Amino acid sequence: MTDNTTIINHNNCPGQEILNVLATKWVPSIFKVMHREPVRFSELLKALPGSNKQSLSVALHQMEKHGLIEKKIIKEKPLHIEYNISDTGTYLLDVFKTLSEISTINKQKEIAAI
Amino acid sequence: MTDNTTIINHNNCPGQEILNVLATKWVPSIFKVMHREPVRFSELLKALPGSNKQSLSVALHQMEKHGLIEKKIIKEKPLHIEYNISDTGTYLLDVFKTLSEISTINKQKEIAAI
DNA sequence: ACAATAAGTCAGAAAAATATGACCGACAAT
DNA sequence: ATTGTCGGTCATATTTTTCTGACTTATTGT
Repeated sequence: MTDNTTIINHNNCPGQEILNVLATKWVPSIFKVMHREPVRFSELLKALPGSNKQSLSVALHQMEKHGLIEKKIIKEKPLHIEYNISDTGTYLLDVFKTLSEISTINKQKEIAAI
Repeated sequence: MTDNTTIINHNNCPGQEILNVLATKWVPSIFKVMHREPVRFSELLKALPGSNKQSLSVALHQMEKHGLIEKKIIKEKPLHIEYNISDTGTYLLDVFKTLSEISTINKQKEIAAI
């Protein structure tokens, strides 16, 4: 038997890593909340019902680690922390938009096929 | 207290659905194997060590459902099934490539920061 | 007729992701 | 001094995803 298949290991593919972050449960929602203006941790928690501290904390760390958001300590009156979207993050929002379009086109095809 | 946070529910966002497919464990690898030429189920299984029938089967169905790949029954001598990437799928490979670039740039920044 | 391969399905087990609730340190207001 | 808020962490529980191994149907080779 001729084996023309190649064994491939994509475990340390850099794109995969970022994809895993993007597909983490609350990440797309966090992005969308932050889209227009920076948010604080407690605001996110309120804005995303069903979420929890733990998951948001992990998600924010991952997003920061991958350069999708930036964490800023605001040294004003009440001294607080603000998260805001980075340029990379803004670009990724465009990717989301494209994915939505693809998905929508596909659904129209399904309907047309009936 | 003035509540300036809006409660947002992104549950039925169409982009999210396709994102979930993309981030399913073996999907990116399947894409890459199929990138150049169509593959058969048993070839995928061999090409992706650590994978299993069940997961690949589910992944292929999801990918087909979302129009990322196409399934073809080849009525030649040994009569078999072939999966190949669709135009949408090819486009998504480009998205992966971009994600990889973003990730790589980010890692370089990390190194530079040391 | 018999065994082998391809392309799966199914139920249950194991592993990974997510959620819950208690707790903590810093700061502010009463 | 006590209470409350903010921005978390930690250990544990629950839920979801993924894997394993047995089984199936159709086709092909001997």
